[in-house]
Amino acid sequence: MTTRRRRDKAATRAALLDAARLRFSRQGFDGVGVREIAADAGVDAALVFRYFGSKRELYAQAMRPEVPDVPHGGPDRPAGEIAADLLREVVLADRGPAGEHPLVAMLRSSGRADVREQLRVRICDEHLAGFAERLPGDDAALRAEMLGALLLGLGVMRSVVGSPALTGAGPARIEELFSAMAAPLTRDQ
Amino acid sequence: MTTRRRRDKAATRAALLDAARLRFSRQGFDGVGVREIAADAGVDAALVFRYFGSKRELYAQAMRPEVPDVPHGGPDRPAGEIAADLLREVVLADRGPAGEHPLVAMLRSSGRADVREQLRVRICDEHLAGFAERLPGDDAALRAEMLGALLLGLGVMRSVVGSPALTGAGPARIEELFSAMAAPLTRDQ
DNA sequence: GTCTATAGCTAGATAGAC
DNA sequence: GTCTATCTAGCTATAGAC
Repeated sequence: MTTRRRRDKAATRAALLDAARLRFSRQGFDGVGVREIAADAGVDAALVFRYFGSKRELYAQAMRPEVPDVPHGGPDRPAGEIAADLLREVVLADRGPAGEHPLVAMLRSSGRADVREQLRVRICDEHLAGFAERLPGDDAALRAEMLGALLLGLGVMRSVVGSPALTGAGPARIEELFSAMAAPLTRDQ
Repeated sequence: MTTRRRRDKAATRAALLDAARLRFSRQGFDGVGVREIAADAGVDAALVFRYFGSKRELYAQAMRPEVPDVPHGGPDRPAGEIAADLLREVVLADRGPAGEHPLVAMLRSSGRADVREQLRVRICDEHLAGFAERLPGDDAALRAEMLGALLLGLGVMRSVVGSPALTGAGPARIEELFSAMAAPLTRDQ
């Protein structure tokens, strides 16, 4: 009863961001109110506006990864290995209570133009650009985006659609099939 | 000035359904109000509740396809051809003003449990089940769902993310790469 | 640093006039 | 068959007390 834990700006901010990430991921931008998020964080809704200015800005900060998502390793790393890394990160990784990669969750809010823009930048420019550089041939960008489509689709099928076989299958078998599908993309065309 | 076109229950219902399909697809369930939809249809918002009872029911009816989506052809049709048909239907087809397949659009409303359920039924049971029957091997369902993931991902990348290479590429090249990726799924494992 | 109170607006839904 | 008017409840956001 001595340490009140309130009156701590950093902790409150962090609690709001955590609660926002979870709620926004599950229900989409329009599906949640700031009151709900603040209640989850154990504080008042007015603090959302004090710390973030608007619900929109809270969304932006909550869904932005604090650390660059996945490094691609050295310049001579095989494309197939990078693809397998992306699979583990986007699809197979245990995501805690949210249960899905932020990029998959953001699809729920893709009615908003700014969210679509964020999706494009993060998927194409951050995740796939480095991958495309390692691909031979002249339509490397297209093949990189087709790999991105497979990754995104797998994430959606598992955590949004809840498709039974893909949800129940072991990671090893999924990795095996994924590698076979990705192989035609990494060869020179 | 004689045919007033109003006072026509069927036409009003249809106009509401069309407007709803477009708005819900673009903005998601929570991103639109019934007033907007009614205004698009040129009628009053009260008619939404008269004809459909609730916004939720309007969504359900607007996004439900009136005709079964895609037949798979005879029982001896090769799996590869069916896959190519699905690609054309889900990804490459011109969708008019909506611009994307309803199943892709429904991802924007997947914060709602009933929408997720609809997605699972239509993707897994209606689209993929018939495809899985034609695949050899014992994890046919898993491989069918991985094909579904690729299709859904391609639809998302093109019409939600707006990835540049996939959006600009010609259908022929996309079909070619898609077939190569799908091939490992249709062979016996 | 946090909360109460509330402004200002828009939402879904209903009743009843025409 | 359609619209006007309205109810109730929710929303984001702000002002100011503590």
